[in-house]
Amino acid sequence: MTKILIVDDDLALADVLAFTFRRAGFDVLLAHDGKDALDQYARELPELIVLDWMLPSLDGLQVCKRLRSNSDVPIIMLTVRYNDDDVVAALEAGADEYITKPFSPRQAVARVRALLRRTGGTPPEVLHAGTLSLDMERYEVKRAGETAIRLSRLEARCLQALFQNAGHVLTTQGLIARIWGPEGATQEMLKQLIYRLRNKLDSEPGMPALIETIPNQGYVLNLPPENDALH
Amino acid sequence: MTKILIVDDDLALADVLAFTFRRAGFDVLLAHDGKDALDQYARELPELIVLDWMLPSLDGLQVCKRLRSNSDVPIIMLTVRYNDDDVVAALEAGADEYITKPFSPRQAVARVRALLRRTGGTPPEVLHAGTLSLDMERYEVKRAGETAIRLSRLEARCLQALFQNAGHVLTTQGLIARIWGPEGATQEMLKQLIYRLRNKLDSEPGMPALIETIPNQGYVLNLPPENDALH
DNA sequence: GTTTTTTGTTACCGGTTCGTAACCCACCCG
DNA sequence: CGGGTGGGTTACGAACCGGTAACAAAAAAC
Repeated sequence: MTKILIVDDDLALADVLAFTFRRAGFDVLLAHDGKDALDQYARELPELIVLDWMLPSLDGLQVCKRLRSNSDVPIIMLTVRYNDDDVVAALEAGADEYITKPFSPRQAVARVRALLRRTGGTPPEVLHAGTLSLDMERYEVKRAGETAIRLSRLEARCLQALFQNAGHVLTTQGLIARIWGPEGATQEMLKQLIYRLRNKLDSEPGMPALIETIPNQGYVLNLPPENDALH
Repeated sequence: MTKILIVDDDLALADVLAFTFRRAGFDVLLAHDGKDALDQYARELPELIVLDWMLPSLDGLQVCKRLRSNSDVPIIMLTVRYNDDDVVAALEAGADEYITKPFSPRQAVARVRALLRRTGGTPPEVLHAGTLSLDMERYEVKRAGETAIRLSRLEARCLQALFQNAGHVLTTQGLIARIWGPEGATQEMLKQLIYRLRNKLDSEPGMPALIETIPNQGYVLNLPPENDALH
């Protein structure tokens, strides 16, 4: 089920949108101000965001920029204005679509579907790398044949980032951005997370570490040997 | 049996309609004002609504809009007026049909049948998942061979949502939306509901739990092992 | 009406998550 | 040698989460 985040301080409108989208088969998250929006984005990593322009505390444009600074999640801006400058501003801030109020919820759903189609839709829920598989729906990793290991949300996200770049080095900063989102985090936090992950994934000693450290650079996911005939 | 909701403050007319529709094989609910109508809709989720325009407290048009904000239940508006503006207003509010009084009850039944046919009719009343079957008409679950277990309305709806996504994780938010509808509910309420459901469904210990918790995420209905091929 | 079931509320408890900080060690420079 | 640095390890605690239970309010059944 595709997870989307709706950000609007108009509670009535947010409600209408939420129920329309739920009926259309989406898993809907709601936020009513900019801070909450960034928060929930970092927490839940929705696949698309519907963002009202006018928001208390941090307006839609700011939120959009903040999100764009480290994510390419599709964003649809919502607004009553329709002068060219605003459209330009929204698109420059990184919005992908722009809907002016008033609009029918059905139209909104259609636009969201179109945008999702355009941006390639949902990433697969289960990732594979060598003999490992990572289920992002259940937060579980599994070595072929063995029992699944439960992960916490941050652990799962960290491993997801590593899986998606298996064999390539991810910088500390890059990893942090992908795990913690806009708010960021300290190196210490990442250090801990990696440590905890390694504990859970620990295979027999002697094996080359699954998550390898590249000093002063970052981390790599080493593919477990599959067909290791060479060398 | 198809469940429909008739909303009319004219008690005599409501009675006649109820009688006619019951004789035609429908399961009839009655409401006499707008608030009551929304209430009963949320509680009983009828498959179609016959809605009088003139109502105390909240008129038919308002009710229609409110319903449309989070449901696509077929709606037939009932009214004495027949000027074009009213028809347009009704259809824009989301009504599917429009009957002007006076009309014969037989005609009403015919229109209802036609609308139901057009909108695709009723979802299946009995769901299956593995060796379990869920009867949404009787509010009962049954493990193959064993005796049926009675469920309350909320329990049934919860299990229905899980059945329809068997094997996939449902977010707490998503589940709440599907069980309690527009008004929502607290996490605590869901926690309790799951607890009560599990008590009723408890099989022998040792079995993997039927309703599995994915911490920080939601719940999954685990299919009893049938064909466990992975891919 | 009364009784029973259902549903919402609150509290408690044990476990997990995750941030923080301290400590260790190996390595790199001079 | 000694100090600096990066990264692994250990420990602690606050916040959170989910299961359990008991109770109250509301609804349904009788």
